[in-house]
Amino acid sequence: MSAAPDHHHHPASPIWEAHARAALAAQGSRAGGARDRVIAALAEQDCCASAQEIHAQIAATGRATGIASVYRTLELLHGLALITRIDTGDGVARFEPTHPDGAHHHHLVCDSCGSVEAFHDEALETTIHTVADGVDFRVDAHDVVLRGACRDCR
Amino acid sequence: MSAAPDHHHHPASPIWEAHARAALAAQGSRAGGARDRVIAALAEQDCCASAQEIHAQIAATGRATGIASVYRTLELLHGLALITRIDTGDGVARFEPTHPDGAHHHHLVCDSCGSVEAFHDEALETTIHTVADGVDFRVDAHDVVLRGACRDCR
DNA sequence: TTGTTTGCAAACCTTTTGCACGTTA
DNA sequence: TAACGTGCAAAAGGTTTGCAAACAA
Repeated sequence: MSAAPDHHHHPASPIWEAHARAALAAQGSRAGGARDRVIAALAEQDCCASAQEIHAQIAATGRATGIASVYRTLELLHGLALITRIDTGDGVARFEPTHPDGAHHHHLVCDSCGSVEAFHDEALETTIHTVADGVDFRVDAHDVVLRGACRDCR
Repeated sequence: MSAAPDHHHHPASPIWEAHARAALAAQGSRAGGARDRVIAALAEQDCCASAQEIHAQIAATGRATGIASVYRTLELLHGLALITRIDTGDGVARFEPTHPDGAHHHHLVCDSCGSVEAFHDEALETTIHTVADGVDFRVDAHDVVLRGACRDCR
């Protein structure tokens, strides 16, 4: 059993998008244009994206959106656990949709070119849960980042 | 076999300090005051510390040091793999001495109060190495961060 | 109408860089 | 002396916040 590149990762995720909108509505949020666009951009994301990347991605569709609204929406979604925050080590926060079914992956970060790839490994999940149970701490989430050199930079 | 809080973590580390100075000398660096103070501060660290924290720690000893020198020293040490960079998710980089014998630990981060604790688990190390071997990527390092609520905030 | 959302601009913080001065070998 | 190290101040990002205008319910 070995780690596989997560090539069946969440391509576009209409499921998540509907889930996120429902959660926001249930929580009493109003439907605003900027927020909608951020959610749509996140749903299109394969892997993690930074606030600036999401901002640019929205701008590319022609509908200008204030960067502050992007940050505020990310904060809101993160507070509701609808997105997961990833730190790849370059000092910028990245986010990706949190799968409603609990599926998630971890990240390989290339120290040379900065590229980020996803991978998933069941044995790793199992071990982490065992570790989490043995610690005097309530563990809600976990992140694993493997650093090194990618195929191209190696 | 379960994860244990890393209470036999590197208290103060004269071993690392000597190792670091030797590595710098071998590499042709000169002994400057600011650099010395940063190394001494790191050696006193139990767990990870940010550049600002190290700067403050040095300032508390009465010997003022430019923040730029702190950053430059950290960059130098990190480039020589004498310190390890940790991202705990609050957007600031933290560093801790890299143990010459390869021993290392991972981190529990409290989302409420921001406190960071270290833990070590052999099974986790083993699993991560297995994962690293099964991936099309040259893995040089890994980070695991468990998030949740600490004893006090739980 | 009433409270929420948005965009802009300014503020903040961490980190990096240019440059002149001090220091080490 | 020549190369390197240091400190200051300015610059560069990324992220947050204050506020008034726009908007949804």
